[in-house]
Amino acid sequence: MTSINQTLRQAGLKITLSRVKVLQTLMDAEPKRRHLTAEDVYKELVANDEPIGLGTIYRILAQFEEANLVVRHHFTSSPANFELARGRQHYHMVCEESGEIVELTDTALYEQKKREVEQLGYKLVGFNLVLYVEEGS
Amino acid sequence: MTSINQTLRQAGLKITLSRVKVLQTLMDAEPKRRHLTAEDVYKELVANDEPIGLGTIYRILAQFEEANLVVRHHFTSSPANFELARGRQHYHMVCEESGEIVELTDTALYEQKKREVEQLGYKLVGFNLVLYVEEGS
DNA sequence: ATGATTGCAAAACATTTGCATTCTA
DNA sequence: TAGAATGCAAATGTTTTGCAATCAT
Repeated sequence: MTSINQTLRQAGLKITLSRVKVLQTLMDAEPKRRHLTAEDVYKELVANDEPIGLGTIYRILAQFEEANLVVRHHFTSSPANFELARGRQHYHMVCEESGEIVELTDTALYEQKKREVEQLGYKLVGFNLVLYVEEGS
Repeated sequence: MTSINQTLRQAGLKITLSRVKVLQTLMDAEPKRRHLTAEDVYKELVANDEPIGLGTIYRILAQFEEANLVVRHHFTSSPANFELARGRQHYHMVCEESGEIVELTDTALYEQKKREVEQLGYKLVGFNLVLYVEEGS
């Protein structure tokens, strides 16, 4: 509870019931389900008798993204998946058959690309690597 | 002309006026504009007095994707960008300010990830790395 | 009290699809 | 000429938005 309020405050967001609910839902889904759609969050809340508007969820997730609380992914065209930003740099392997999403890490890679981009005169603000796979090598 | 027909035939697609037009448009856009949306292709053709249905373009691009003639990207939620598959493995740097898309290569990285994925028992069928940047390091 | 936030429904898009018509081989 | 491909418009699915009502400080 406190942690959630702190997180919101630090993000510069006013503490409202809806924002708490959405953040709570994302946190509760960890660590099993890390990449929820807006609809997932909506269904979860409605199932828990916590009515909320889907539009509100989209607005809140956009604010969370802006505040770097969550990362938005476009693994497929849509819907987008949102995951809590946990600092640790990682990337994803998406199985095109099962839809399974596996997280992998390669910190060296991130640092390397960060440097490369800087040498080109830019600042790296987002790193997105997705390996699309099928079962059976 | 011949090259286009050959390409289509090799892809196992019947040669139709619409498919030729779409492929031609993608080729003509090279090398300056490599990542066209379905709408881009549509506008280009209409501007050239080559009427075509937008739905048809979506259908054709999906077929091209299936045949590995083009790659579909989801740099942002939508619309999707399509680029001619030119064999060479590459990835993209997208400037969030200007929208500019720069292509970069790192064959070693691709090969490395391919191996890693195979060690996990999967087959790599798609590789997508996007570095989102801002101007000024 | 005041300005931010929410719910709801409508709008805005991107994309897909059904079906009658038109092409290609 | 048979089966595939197309145009068009309607349907779908996701996300955004306007506005009146509600909430947080």
